[in-house]
Amino acid sequence: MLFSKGCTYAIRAALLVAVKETREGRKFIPIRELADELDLSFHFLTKILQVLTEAEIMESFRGPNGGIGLAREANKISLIQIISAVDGMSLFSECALGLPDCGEAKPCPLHQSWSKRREELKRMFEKTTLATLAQDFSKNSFRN
Amino acid sequence: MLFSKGCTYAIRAALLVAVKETREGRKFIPIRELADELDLSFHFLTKILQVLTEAEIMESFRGPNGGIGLAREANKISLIQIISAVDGMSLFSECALGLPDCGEAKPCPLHQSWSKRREELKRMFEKTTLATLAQDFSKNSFRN
DNA sequence: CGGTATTAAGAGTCTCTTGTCTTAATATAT
DNA sequence: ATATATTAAGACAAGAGACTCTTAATACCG
Repeated sequence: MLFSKGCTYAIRAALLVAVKETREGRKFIPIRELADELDLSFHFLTKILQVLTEAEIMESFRGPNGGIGLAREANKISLIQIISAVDGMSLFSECALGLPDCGEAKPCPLHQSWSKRREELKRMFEKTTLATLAQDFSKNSFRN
Repeated sequence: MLFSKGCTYAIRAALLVAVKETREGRKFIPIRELADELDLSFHFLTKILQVLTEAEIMESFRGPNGGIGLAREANKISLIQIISAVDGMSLFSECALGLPDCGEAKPCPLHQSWSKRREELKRMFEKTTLATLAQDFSKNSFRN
């Protein structure tokens, strides 16, 4: 598993919010609605989305007509921001063999090839935004 | 974390065995010796290496002068074989968003970009063998 | 003001990974 | 045979990840 479960839930939920905001013109979507449509545990999703609001990626509002919404435009929220908030950046900085001091100075035997791929992956998640994904979403939803 | 801890230990140990076999001309290396040099728990490493012997990647021998050795030449053992035995191949087949039915037929919004990187990573681990790593090892050990 | 809808916070549970420890099996040497 | 060195196997424990549930805080509406 590349990401934790929580991280995949966060991405799915953020994407669904982005789609709903543009499609239905709503600002705040209740987490219960997201959990139902994504078939996820409401309480668990709530906790994960709290991380995104703390990271100022999303905004939340309590009470009737409350819910959660993007803190800025969908094309200003890249996947790396969500990944970083939920899972941290260790995937993109750590040695594949888990060696603590591996780096350019003291490379492990896998360092060259892995760090190259690692950077490519990172760049990919940096340039992919919720807006990018939302375009694809119109053709293929992820309730597959 | 790309791999489980056990998987990184397995790769480190297998590589050390490869190096020791060629450098010192020994056929079986005691696991205790590997655990000491790699600074890993002996019992845990033993359990992980059992997986590699079951997968016929390594061979073991009990009793005095016993230990563990490669089941074939180092250039015939690719990292993907070790990874597959310990962690399975799910990293190279699963959807980045964890969606069960994601694939060419029903792609999630990340499918195109991730499956491409996934394949590249897989090929990299297929073509990297213990012999490849052992070359690098002569310059930089991994007790860093 | 009181009821209701919603997120926030936090305790508690379940499961899987990681690691420890003990005992059994097996091979060697004397 | 007996002692010793080693892997094999399996029970057990600690920790983290993945949920579950309950209560509190907040906002709206009548």
